[in-house]
Amino acid sequence: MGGGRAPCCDKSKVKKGPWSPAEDLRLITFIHKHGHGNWRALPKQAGLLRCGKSCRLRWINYLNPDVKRGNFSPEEEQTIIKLHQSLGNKWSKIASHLPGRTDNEIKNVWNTHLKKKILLVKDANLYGDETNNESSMISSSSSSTSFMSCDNNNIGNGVGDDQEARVVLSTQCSPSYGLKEASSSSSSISNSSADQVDVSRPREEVSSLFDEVNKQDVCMSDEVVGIGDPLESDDDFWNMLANLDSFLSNEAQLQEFQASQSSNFGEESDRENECRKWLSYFENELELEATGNR
DNA sequence: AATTGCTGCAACCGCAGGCGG
DNA sequence: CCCGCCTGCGGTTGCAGCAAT
Repeated sequence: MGGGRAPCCDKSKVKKGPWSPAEDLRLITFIHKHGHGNWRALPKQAGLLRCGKSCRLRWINYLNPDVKRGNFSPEEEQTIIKLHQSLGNKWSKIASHLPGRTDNEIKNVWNTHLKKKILLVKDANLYGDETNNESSMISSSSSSTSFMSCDNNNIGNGVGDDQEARVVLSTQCSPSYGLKEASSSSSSISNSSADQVDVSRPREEVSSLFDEVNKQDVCMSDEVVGIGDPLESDDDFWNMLANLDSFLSNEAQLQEFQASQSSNFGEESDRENECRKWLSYFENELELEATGNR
């Protein structure tokens, strides 16, 4: 497909970089209510100053309730390694075999952990230093998952560039690495997989919403929202967001707000209360079940 | 305590493929 | 068959957090 193709969006009119909690909320709410039939048109309809691709990526990788968060289990690692041997860097194909995992996530895990470990195994085997090999592997990485090569002949014969070795993951050890606690820009309202999900996440993330909004990181376009806003029935919700923004943009009020957060009751309990309020609000708004059911 | 280097995650970019007109 | 639009994919980069010095 040759050049001259129109860009997917006007780069000068879209926001880039980390997503703010308010943006996440808009996207979540919009998709819950209207679905995502047309990613290209979605940002405008939802009142987001984002590229459609960016919205899609954000939804698929982080906001989608089906996305499993948290550490990769040894079984998942093993699956990735096996599939990578046969499929190469076909991350989406690999992801299709790992429910709840996204191609981006798998790609990151491969590039940051598994690839290095496999290389270590390969190097160690090439030099025949089996003894040091194992101990160095265990101590050389943030992961405690150990690798043991069982078939050197396969080294380097894989599909992709990173097809190094056939390895077996020890399932006795637990992975110590995992997805970093969600950054301030990462919000996930619901948790569909309790097993590997840090249950404390929602609280922290909703509280992070306050932090982020405090920073005035919200870049909604009222003009855009006003144009054929499909969410007219959600005026209250958007008004709430707008009020929150304006409230927190007032410096004096902001200080007051922050002061109240660290009042006599303690920062934690206060935050918790705020978070609960927000959670129940969002659950209502998104027509989810009561807290803790998702 | 300050600085530097490393690690890992989130997000962007460009291209490829599918599909409809 | 050609063209243009849209989505999806894979590579790459930016940056925050952490560890080491």
